[in-house]
Amino acid sequence: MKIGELSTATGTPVETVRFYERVGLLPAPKRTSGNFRIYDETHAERLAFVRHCRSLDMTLDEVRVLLQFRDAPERGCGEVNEMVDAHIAHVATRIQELRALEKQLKELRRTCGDARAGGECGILSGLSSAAATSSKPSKSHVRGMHGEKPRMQPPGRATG
Amino acid sequence: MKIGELSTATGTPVETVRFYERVGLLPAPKRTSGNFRIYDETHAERLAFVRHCRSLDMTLDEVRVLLQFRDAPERGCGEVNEMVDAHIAHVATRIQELRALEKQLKELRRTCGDARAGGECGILSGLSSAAATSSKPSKSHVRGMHGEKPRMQPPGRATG
DNA sequence: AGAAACCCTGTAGCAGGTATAAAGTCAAGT
DNA sequence: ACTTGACTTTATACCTGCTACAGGGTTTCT
Repeated sequence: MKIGELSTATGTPVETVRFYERVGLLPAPKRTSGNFRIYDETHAERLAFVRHCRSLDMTLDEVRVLLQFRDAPERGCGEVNEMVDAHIAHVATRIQELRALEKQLKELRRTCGDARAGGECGILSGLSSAAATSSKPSKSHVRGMHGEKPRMQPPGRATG
Repeated sequence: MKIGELSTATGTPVETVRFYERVGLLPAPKRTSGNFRIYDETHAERLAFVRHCRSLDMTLDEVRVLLQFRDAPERGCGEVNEMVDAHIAHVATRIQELRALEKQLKELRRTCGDARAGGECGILSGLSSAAATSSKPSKSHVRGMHGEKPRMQPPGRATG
């Protein structure tokens, strides 16, 4: 299949497929005489694996490691377990951080129940004070909320 | 004070201070005859405000809006309230997403209790299967877990 | 044959910094 | 006076994980 078919088959934008090839997550496939990439089922499976890992918020580096284990089945999967455990810990940490954050924000919000003059706004003055119980960012790594811009996809994308 | 002092006073890396100036979060300060930036207390307060907002996972755009209200106290703070509410909703959404993610990861992890041959590893095969109940990324925007690389800070940083 | 839909490479951009190089400034020590 | 070393300056490139576009080539449909 061509890249567009792989794209619709896996729900992955075409540009992303090429990107994964560039960064070594997908092998460079054969080309037609017209220089079009041609994929088969093994590519589709590998891509689905990658996308699944990504949907679980793993980094591309983590995915690379998992792919290595997938490619070398003779190695035990103890390290796979460790990686997944570590990732679970990352996620749990981030949840805790966000919960603390939520609490802080709600407290902040409580300091300004009504719209008064900005000069007396409890929120603005609250944000000016230092300290803030701000635990350092930590080296957690779950994807952000910001930056997921809506993607403009032209209508005639399906190839069938 | 010079930039290094502002840096230690606010716990902000020097490069980040310059970065904030470049993107318009901090005003360009006066310079000494030797072209060094010179800051005063108002700069330090503004920077603390920005850092506080960032520690609450607000985007720079959100911070910019808040700074505008801070700079124009005659405007009511109703819009400030709205922004903070929206941000709280963002955070809550992200927490829900991460909780679902955590659950999925734990289920995945359960499929491989012991280290066996990778070829039979339940995790690897689990990751190969499609579907995955993967809810779309959504346009949430809380900072990621990945990408907080340890910063190599030379020892003699403290100035005062 | 011509138009539409697809594909190619290459490059630039997003957030929010971080890391460097190469140079300039300044205070302290000798 | 001179040197050392810590500090500062600008400019530029890099990071993640894509996304968007320009400017072409190929294939397919009519």
